Amino acid sequence: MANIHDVSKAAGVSVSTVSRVLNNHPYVKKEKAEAVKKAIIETGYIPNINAVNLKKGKTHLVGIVLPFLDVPYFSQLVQGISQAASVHQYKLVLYQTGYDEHQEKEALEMLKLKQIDSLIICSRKISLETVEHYQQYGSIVLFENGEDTPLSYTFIDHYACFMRALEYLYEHGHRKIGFSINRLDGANSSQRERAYRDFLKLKGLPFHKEYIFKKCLNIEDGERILREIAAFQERPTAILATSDQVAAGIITSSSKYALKVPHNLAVIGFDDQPIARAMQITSVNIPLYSIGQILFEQAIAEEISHKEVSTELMERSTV
Amino acid sequence: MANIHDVSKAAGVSVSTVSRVLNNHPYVKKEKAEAVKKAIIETGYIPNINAVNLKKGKTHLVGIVLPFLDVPYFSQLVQGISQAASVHQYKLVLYQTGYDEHQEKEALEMLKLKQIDSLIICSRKISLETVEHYQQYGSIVLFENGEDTPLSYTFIDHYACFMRALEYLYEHGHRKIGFSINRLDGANSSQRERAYRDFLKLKGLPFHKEYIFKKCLNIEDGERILREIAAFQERPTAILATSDQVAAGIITSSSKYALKVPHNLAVIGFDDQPIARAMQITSVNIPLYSIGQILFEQAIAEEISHKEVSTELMERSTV
DNA sequence: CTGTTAGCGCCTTCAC
DNA sequence: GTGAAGGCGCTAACAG
Repeated sequence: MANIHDVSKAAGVSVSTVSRVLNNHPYVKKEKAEAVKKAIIETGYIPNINAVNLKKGKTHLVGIVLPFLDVPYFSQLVQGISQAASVHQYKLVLYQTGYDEHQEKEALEMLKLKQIDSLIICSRKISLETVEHYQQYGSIVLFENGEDTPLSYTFIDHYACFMRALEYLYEHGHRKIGFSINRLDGANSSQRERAYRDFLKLKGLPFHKEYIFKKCLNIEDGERILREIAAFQERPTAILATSDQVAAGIITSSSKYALKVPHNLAVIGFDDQPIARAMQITSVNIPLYSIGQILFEQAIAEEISHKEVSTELMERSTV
Repeated sequence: MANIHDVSKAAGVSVSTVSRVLNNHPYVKKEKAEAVKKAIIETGYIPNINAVNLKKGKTHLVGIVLPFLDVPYFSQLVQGISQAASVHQYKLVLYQTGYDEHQEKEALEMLKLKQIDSLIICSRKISLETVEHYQQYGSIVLFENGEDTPLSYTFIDHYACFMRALEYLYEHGHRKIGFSINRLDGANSSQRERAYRDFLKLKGLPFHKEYIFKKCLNIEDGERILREIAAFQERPTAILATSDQVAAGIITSSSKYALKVPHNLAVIGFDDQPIARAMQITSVNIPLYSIGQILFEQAIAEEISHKEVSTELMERSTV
């Protein structure tokens, strides 16, 4: 492996000049800069990241905190993050917490110990105060509406897009609407629930506690929903699902209960995953891949920033 | 951040002694070693990985080559790898190739350029010869039966476990058995196909070309299978699915075609994912999480090794 | 057994 | 504009 010395020799300049062109410093004569660039190519020089990191006191590592990886929602997010990371020559450290606060804290500690430069928290259980405490050690970015937290974050307006979907169902004549969420706590879920209650009040519709289906994440949860519904005296005519997977579970098992989608039961999914397109599920598009990229950019940015990402209702054939 | 000097001062020894106890070298007097350990704790010393890496010429980074991350099969594998990596203080670099040979080659190049220490190839399209060529630059491990390749690999005997599943169906009276695969090429698929043909020959059963369903990976592919089957004059009575997702798709849409599982159609999934347990799908257990851990261990090991991992047929209620 | 010391490859003042 | 030189934190001869 050629090093910066080899390049300087090949270009007939000093190592500092090479270093300058490498780091785009001004004040380098054009000819010399050209010579250096040529020498870099000739020698096949690749900077030794370890040396650069040691010198600069950075690791070029960003941590990702998420509960699990084996659900499309998170793995798509990681795809986006990972793509952006490779562009910027950063590497990733995955922290799969399973929503264990202890494990979440461990990731935060890595920041303190300078094992990673920044941390992207895709979903958390640990308190915001605890997270904020660690900001002094490195940049932390959240995938949620952090409101007035001093951390960087990117978020989608779950309240608004849930409301939008509810309105859409209302326009299509639905008055008995149910919805599913995953975690009972969690910022997103509470926003959805708030939107739901506000919506009912707005339309003067009655509240049915049993129309809220909790702990829904996967296909099988969708089936569970339908099983429960089947036993209801008064069934909802539409369901806003936690994710496209849950929606798919509802739809595929609907025929088992002699329900036709959308005729007897309308379904709206979330995330607009490939499965939604394949199954023609009406879904709220959440650009997770792009969000992942944004989160990464925020993670390595100097300044803190807040970004809202917009969603879109994809009308297909399940409403 | 305290460094090795601070520790040596605090312990009243030289830096090399500190380095020695850090690296578990022999020949350090017990008292001094104790003093060093105490000093390490007192000073809150954490080794600077960049410095260690620079010195040792290693990156402590391992690359992972896989086509996509958003399918449970691969993300579970990554979970295992990631878990083992964190134990050994290694970090990951994800290369999502989408089976693009160019991208696969790029990951290999990273090895050559010393950007990563080792590479784990979970699934590939690029030729084995090309991969082998890069072995000189770092350790490469495969998740497939590499037969007599000089690379390390871990594999499961797809031929045998496919045969086992076919036998199981046969024992349950099935004579018209179909199966699905994902890629047409790919080592695993061809092994499965070979097992299938051998099985038919063994039992003196006729070969139906249309009983092989290709490009199946997800739920929706399972539905597609059933749609196709519905149009057959002579339907298979059992399906060996590519994955539990495909199996789930078959099962959930079966009622649409007035088919009862397992009465009219038996289904066996692969991987034994959570969804298989949830839906009581008979499935071939493949311990992906453990396999991920093994792959990682092989990746950082000095010697090359070959490991076979056994599978298990989980009898549930879809046969 | 233990301390001294020379780099690993790079960046960055500091002089010129 | 440019080069020389010090040092980031650590390891591993080498010399005792």
